[in-house]
Amino acid sequence: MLRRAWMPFQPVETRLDFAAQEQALLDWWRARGLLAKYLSRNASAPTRWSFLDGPITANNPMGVHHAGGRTYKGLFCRYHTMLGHRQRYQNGFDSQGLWVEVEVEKELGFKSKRDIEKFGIAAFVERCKARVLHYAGVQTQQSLRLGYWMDWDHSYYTMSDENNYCIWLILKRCSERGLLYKGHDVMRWCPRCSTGLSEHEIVTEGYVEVTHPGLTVRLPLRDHPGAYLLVWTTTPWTLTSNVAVAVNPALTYVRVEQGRDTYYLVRDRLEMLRGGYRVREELPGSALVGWVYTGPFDDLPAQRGVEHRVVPWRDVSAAEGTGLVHIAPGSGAEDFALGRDLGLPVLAPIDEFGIFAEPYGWLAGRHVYEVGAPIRDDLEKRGLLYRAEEYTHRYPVCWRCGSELVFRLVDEWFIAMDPLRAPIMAVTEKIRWMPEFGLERELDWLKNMHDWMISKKRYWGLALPIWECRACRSFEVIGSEDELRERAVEGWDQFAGHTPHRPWIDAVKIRCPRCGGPVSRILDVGNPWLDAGIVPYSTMGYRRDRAAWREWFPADFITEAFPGQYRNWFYSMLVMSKVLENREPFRTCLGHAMVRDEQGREMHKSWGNMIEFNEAAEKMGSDVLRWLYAVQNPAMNLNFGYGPADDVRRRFILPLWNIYAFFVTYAALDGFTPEPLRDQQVALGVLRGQPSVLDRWIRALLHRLIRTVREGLDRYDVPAAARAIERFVEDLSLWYVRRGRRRYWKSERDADKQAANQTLYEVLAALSCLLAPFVPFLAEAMYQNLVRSIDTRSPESVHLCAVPAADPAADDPELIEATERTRQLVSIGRSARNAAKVRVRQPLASAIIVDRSGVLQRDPELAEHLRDELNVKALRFAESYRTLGRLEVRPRFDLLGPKFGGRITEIVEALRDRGEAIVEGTPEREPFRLALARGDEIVLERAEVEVRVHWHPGLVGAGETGAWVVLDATLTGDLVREGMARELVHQIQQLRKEAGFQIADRITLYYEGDSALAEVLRTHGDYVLREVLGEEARAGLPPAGAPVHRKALRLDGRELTVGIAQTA
RNA sequence: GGGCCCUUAGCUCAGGUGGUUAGAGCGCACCCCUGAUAAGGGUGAGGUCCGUGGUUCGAGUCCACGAGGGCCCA
Repeated sequence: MLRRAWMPFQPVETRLDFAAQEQALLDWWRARGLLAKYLSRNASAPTRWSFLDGPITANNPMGVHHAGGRTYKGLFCRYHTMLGHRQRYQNGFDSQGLWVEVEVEKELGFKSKRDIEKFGIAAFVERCKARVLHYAGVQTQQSLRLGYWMDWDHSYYTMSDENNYCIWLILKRCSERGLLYKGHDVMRWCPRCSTGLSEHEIVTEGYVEVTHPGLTVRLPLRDHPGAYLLVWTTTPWTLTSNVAVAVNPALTYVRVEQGRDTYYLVRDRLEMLRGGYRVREELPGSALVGWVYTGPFDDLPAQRGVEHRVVPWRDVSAAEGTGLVHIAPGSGAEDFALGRDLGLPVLAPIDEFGIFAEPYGWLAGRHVYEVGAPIRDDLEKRGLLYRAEEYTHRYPVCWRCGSELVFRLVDEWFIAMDPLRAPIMAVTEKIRWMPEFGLERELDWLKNMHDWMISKKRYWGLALPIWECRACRSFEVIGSEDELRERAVEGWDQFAGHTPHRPWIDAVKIRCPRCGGPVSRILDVGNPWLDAGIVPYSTMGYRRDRAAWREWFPADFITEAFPGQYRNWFYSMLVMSKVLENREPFRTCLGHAMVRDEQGREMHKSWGNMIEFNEAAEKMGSDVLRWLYAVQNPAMNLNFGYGPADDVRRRFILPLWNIYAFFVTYAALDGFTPEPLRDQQVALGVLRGQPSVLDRWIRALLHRLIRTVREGLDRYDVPAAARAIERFVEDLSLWYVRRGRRRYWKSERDADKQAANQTLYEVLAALSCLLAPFVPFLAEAMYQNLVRSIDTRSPESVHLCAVPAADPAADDPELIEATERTRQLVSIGRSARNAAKVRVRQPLASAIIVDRSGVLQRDPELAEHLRDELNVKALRFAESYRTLGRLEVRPRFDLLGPKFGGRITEIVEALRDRGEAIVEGTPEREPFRLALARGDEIVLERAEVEVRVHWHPGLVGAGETGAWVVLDATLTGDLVREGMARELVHQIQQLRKEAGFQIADRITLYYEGDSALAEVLRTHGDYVLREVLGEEARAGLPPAGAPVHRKALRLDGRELTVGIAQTA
């Protein structure tokens, strides 16, 4: 066992189950009530930072894509907490709308709206509420598992009374300004959900490849027997409500003959014809306008009295079809607009379920999805079908249930956009959008946005506060619960005590101010983006206390996945904030892209590549998951999976943990007790005594890191901060710890060891604070063991600490550069060893270093690190390049370009020819003259050229930085023996490990081998024993039965056997 | 049809404000190290920076056109 008598730190497991540690920390946080302490930490702070959470749909367990967004949210909240800013910490649940209804319908096995009516709206709505509350609970637990600290007891729900009444308020404002109206329009309709879909909901992901019949139909012209118009359609069912055919007056059409028949179509689409034909005439589209034809379904009662004419329409193109467009104003949006302009009749063939109405004869009672083939057959039977083929195209489907959408004529409620468009755009420009193209996306959406349809003929949602009088057709918007109570003339008692939802609210009637009759609420519910859009008002107390609301509005920051939200949440907040306050609801919007699978494919449950959040958290751990998101450029899709997670663990988490474990192991052996931190601030303190070059270096790097991380997070750039931390950990591992290892395990307890321990201690302590917002579990584990264990006055949790402050005085650019140069020389030297095929464990006599920077001559400590890394007995420094290579002098284009412009090409030539001689003959730092080809002469500063070395063949070096290492690869007997001694040490260490000895255990060494081995032990025995903590070396093997671990080794081709035994 | 974005090594991605020798990780080859190492490290191979023109002394970077992909809108 380790000696633990005066050990302040708990031992650290290097093979740790991180997920299990996270679970333990969750319990520990809960037991100590740390979340509450965190939430109240800055309760009375003067500075506020207002984060506004976009509500998560509480309809299912959260996925790994939610975890990504929540990593960002939690990270910035934690960071601002550590900065001392007062916050609301409010999470939001999106709870109303069709998405919940659809899931509850599935639970109950419902097929259509009729089932809901039968079940009872009240019971159905209660089921919806219950589902939301259930999944809000699930998501809360999952969020905690992620390490997301919010005020979970005070999450907002969009179904709350306050949220709903707040929307009443804004709708009233809209109505007062004449922005709210009832529209009669043709729109996308889902026959299964029996509801229209607003533009927001026709998302691109909602388009799928569908194959439809592509029918070309011939329509007989009344006044030209045997002549037909050719029209093409992929929605045969709409032919039933055809009232016109549109042509582009500006396009050229043709009359063609096929046998005894004559056809008209646009000239550019002759390929639509089947079989041979003759073009008889070309005529402009305008010539066709006004022609009368027989409609495809004139026999249906609905078509009675409709006169079918050719009409002009500029939007007809020759890119597709026949250039003659079938117009059915009741079944298409553009058709409807055209029909309105031209005064065409509107036929509405289907009801809310997609069923054909009575006047459609043999089609009546049939579903729109099922009439394609019958209509085709009917047309064929009647000789109207010209040709038919399969046509595959992207077609919109209902984003909730997947049903194909159709166009349907409906009454819906709208907010007019035209008066708002320009002012909303002005508000949008005041916001800082990240990535920057977000601004353009939002403006583009606003530019193209039609009037916003806010009604839905459904059950679970905002009760639109519109009371419409059937008698006089006027309507009124109620702006609050109080107003409703005052205006109510019946039904208030049935409503009182219920939430403002259907069906209870529907009981309340008011008196019509115009005709005095009783008025009921329209039965529609609201678009769910109204619910989310109002939260900058509803959650900050806009209605109750305007002063308190101003404390938090506008929000400083929001962050959400950007695909979709420009037209959804961001958009709806902009609309509402424009109407209510005419200002921006948030100052900075960080959009992030989507989560894909490891291969970059979309994640789909049905593809089997979906990763559940719970599974990810337990398999990779929340910290790893969070770091995956932290280093990712948010504008790019993240390829998520266990492979990338493993990368993160190996590249970052494990090295960091190993450094931490290393420190604790040796600090424990030494009984090292760090000096307490000053002002309970975790950052690197004053260097004491004679700090080594390593300590000064890592201190400078740490303070640079602190600055980089803070600057990154201040401008909401997470990857900049996270990548800097990764680089720092790499530097810490690969240079500071690697070079400093002996300082920790040497047996002397000198000042250097104290400095090494104290420095590494403070670096790790500071790192734990810096890491806290990113990887809250890892950071806490380190902090508790390193800081809290020895200083009870320090904050109880790393998450209650302050962000470390960078000390500009700690920076040391020269040292950082010198160390960088040294490490380059190490790398060059290794390259040289590689080339010479001599392993690093074999000492060599010397290395020649050429280093123009001279840092190593100035700093013997760094030189010693280099010597040791290269494992040579001595370093020699060469001044001249000449014996080793050839110089090339190149202009610094960045400096000389602006100065000499086009003449720079002459300078390049002159330097190529004479540069080497001139530079060799001119003292460093002095300017020199350069004669150019045309006879004139210029003066160049030494800094204006760059000198590179091209090494003579066979020498190993690198010219890039003017640095070079040449090895003396001659091996003497002494060197070989020393190499063997090192090899022996290495193998004995292996043996110690295999035997399971503790690091501090002392041993007796037995050996048996040839004379060369004996010679090695004679000359280097002390060294070997010292390295392996041996008390003595005994020739010969120990008696049988003794507790000795033994092993046969090969050393430079020689065989030997060694044994080790623990000494008492 | 319009708008925006992207295209850099086999793969995934970095590469303010133009600077002549474009980087990392993974993968690959060779090698090394190892009492922080179920790990890690080094060296190396691998690139017409999507293409074509242009601006410039100089273009991965700026401009135009084109190709391919993505997103948004019609």
